[in-house]
Amino acid sequence: MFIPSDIERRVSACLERSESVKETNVLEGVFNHFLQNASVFRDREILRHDYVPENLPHREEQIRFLGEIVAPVLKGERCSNVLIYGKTGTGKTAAVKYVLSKLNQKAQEFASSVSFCYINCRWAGTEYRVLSTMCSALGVKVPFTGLALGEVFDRLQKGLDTQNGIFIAVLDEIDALVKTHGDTLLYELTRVNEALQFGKTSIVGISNDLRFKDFLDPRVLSSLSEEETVFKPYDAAELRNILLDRAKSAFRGGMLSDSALSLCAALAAAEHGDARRALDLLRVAGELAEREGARIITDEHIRRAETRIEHDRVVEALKNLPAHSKLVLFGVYLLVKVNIARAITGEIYEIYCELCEHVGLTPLTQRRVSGLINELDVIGLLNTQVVSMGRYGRTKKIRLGVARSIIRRMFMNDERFGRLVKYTPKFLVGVSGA
DNA sequence: CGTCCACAGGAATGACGGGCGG
DNA sequence: CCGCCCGTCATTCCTGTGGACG
Repeated sequence: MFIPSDIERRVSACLERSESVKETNVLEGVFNHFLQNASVFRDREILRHDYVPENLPHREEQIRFLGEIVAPVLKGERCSNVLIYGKTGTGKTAAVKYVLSKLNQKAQEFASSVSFCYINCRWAGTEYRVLSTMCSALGVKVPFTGLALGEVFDRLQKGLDTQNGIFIAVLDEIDALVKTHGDTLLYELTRVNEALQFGKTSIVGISNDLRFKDFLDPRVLSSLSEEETVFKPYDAAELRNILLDRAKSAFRGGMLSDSALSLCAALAAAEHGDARRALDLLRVAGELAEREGARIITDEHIRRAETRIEHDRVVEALKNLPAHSKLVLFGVYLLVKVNIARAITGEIYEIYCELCEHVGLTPLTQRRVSGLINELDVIGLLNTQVVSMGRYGRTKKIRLGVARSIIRRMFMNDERFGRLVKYTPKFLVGVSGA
């Protein structure tokens, strides 16, 4: 049965009505088309990567390990701090969330006092926001900003003592926090138990970077990683199982071709076994198929999903870029367009200054632009590599990290810098090869 | 074999807006 | 309203450096 009968009735009634109105509204057509086509999805949510499934294939061992670590909580004892390593999309977050939700259920049965707090440090961004998130999980009120860090920490401590139970804080992408703000916060957190009379705190750290340890003070490291475990990337076969598992409940029966499933797994396996990416591919492919009313998801849908995801990523990144970063990026685009193999910091800076003048912005210093280039490298819009040209100095070779056509299209649509597409900087006149 | 280019990238510092507590 | 402390962005000054050239 595709659609429950009462919905079916309403759909046909709706269609009849719209025929009589003769499609006065464009959207009417879109919506009707959507309703008429049997949906590809049974439950789209299942393919979102923040969805925690009932069953995590190929992670039984890690789940058991984590379970053993947190079990003491049920008897009111503090559990060891854990450090979890693994690249993106290896199931770290899902496994932790899974284990903690089960623990929570058990704790309710036994009426043990446990509370949890999940924080993604990269989203939080600053030590302050990490602390304030922990506070609000305890029901302690803290303003968005304005307080001294120490004050927030004191409030957290008081909150922990009043709560008088066990508090487990999950710090996801903990490496991002340490890289930008150092390990002082972690140091304080690992020592907070000494200052507490009643409450007890445990920390679960999740890191995407395997070399995370190098950034930590040995004292912090030893107390933070009382236990540790590594999540290995999935291989293609494992990814296939995971996808199959989710696809069964996410799609309607027979919607997914076998080869499309394998292709999806293979593509994600090539990209360091990232399950998150595999799920995205599958979801977007499903959406593409649905939109065109296809009866089955094919290899071609997966391929198109791949380019679609890439495109969206760039568009999203570019949209939120500050003006100066846009100009730097556009400078690189211009250099690459004129087929200059060696896009170098100095050249980019010159073009950038020219572009600034052209649009009436005061240029930033080269030091700052150098920083912007690094930021663009991190987002993946640029690829950079430090090279030495001997007698002619040491610099950075810079290439575009994405297809030129995408950059060009984005800039043409940019209301502020759109006209730059037609502009040729003086710097390039005469230098041009092809 | 030393020099010296053209930067990389760290550290210190400041300007600025937001948001507190008093 | 003030003084204080944040986070963010930017500048200034600085030391470090791989390797072709002389």
